[in-house]
Amino acid sequence: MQPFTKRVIDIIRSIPEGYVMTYGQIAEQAGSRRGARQVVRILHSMSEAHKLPWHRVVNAKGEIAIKDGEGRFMQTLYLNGEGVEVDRDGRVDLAAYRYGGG
DNA sequence: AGTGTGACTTGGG
DNA sequence: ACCCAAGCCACAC
Repeated sequence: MQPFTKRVIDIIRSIPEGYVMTYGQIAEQAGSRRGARQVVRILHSMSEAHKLPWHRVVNAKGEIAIKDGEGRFMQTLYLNGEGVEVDRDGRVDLAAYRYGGG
């Protein structure tokens, strides 16, 4: 496992309940400004194995990145369950729920 | 080795 | 605020 991967995993696991982070934020804190897509890879392939709170990760606009499907539905459900308000279009208020960086 | 793809991001209109 | 185009990086075929 590469250092970057491990850092990404640690960062995602550090997101508190009721908050979200963006792919770019995670990549940047893990040491790769252009690593958002790696974060996607890691999340996509290791979220189950490492018990990551993948539902607390959204894109730069605050939207749920997954297309329509089971995953998208579950992410909305989990976030609502933690007190995060999710728009009908799958958007959250980053100004209110973003963790890290401000 | 070349081409296509994606749970992304940023800059311009 | 919304849509479009370019940039980026690793993986699959």
